[in-house]
Amino acid sequence: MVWPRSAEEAEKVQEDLRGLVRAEGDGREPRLVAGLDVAYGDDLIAAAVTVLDASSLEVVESSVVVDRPVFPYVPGLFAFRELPALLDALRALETVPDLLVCDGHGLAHPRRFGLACHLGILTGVPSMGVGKTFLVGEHVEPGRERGSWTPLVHEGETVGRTVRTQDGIRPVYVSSGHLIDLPAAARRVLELSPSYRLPETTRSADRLSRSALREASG
DNA sequence: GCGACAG
DNA sequence: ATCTTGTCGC
Repeated sequence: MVWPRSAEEAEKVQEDLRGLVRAEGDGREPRLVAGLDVAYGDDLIAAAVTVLDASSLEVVESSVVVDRPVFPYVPGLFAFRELPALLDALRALETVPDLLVCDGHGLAHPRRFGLACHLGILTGVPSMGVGKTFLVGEHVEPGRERGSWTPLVHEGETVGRTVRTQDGIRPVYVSSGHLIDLPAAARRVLELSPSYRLPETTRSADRLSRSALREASG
C-alpha cells in the first residue's frame, strides 16, 4: 500500500475516499466489538486490537504489533500515523469483529474523514469514533447524567454527538465511521461504558498497547 | 492576521 | 500521546 509522504498528499487521499463513507447500518446488533488503541514510546508505537463479546464485555481475542511511526502527528491527518500498525494488528486476528471502536473521531473531522471513517473504508467493517477531546463542531454541554447528549455541528451539519457516559464526568465525542448511523453509535458507546468514562473496548486496547510497548522498550 | 488543533 | 507527586473527593 502506497502511503502519502506529505500533508498535501494525505489530504488528497482523504478527499478521494470521503465519498465512500456510508453512515448507515443494517440495524443488527454486533456480537463481537473491537477496541483499537496505540501507545507511543521514544521511537516505537504499539497498536493493539481487543475483541470483546458485546454482551459480557469479556475480551475473547486480542492482537498487538510494535512498529515505527511512518507519519508525523498532524491534527486532521492523525489516521496516517496510526493506520498502518492498526491494520497489521487487525490482520493478525482470527475472528472478524462486527464493529470497530476507534480512539479518535470519524465524521467529526475537518474533511469528514477521521480515523474511524478511514479504517472502516479500508476494512469494510462497520466502525465508529470515540474521541476523548474535541476536534471540530459547535456544541453545548450535555446534562450531567449518564446518557445525556448534545449534537456536534460543523459547518451546518450534524457530524457527531457529545455523550455523557457517566454522571458528572466529562463527555466523550462520538461520530460515525462507516456502516453505522449516529444514534446507533451513541447507543453503542453507552452499552460499552457501564462503569467508566471510556468504553471497555478502548480501555482493554489501551492496556494491551501499553504493556506491549513496555515489553518492547524498557 | 489570530487562534484551534483527534493521538 | 507522554513527562509526573501529591492531593482533593467519594
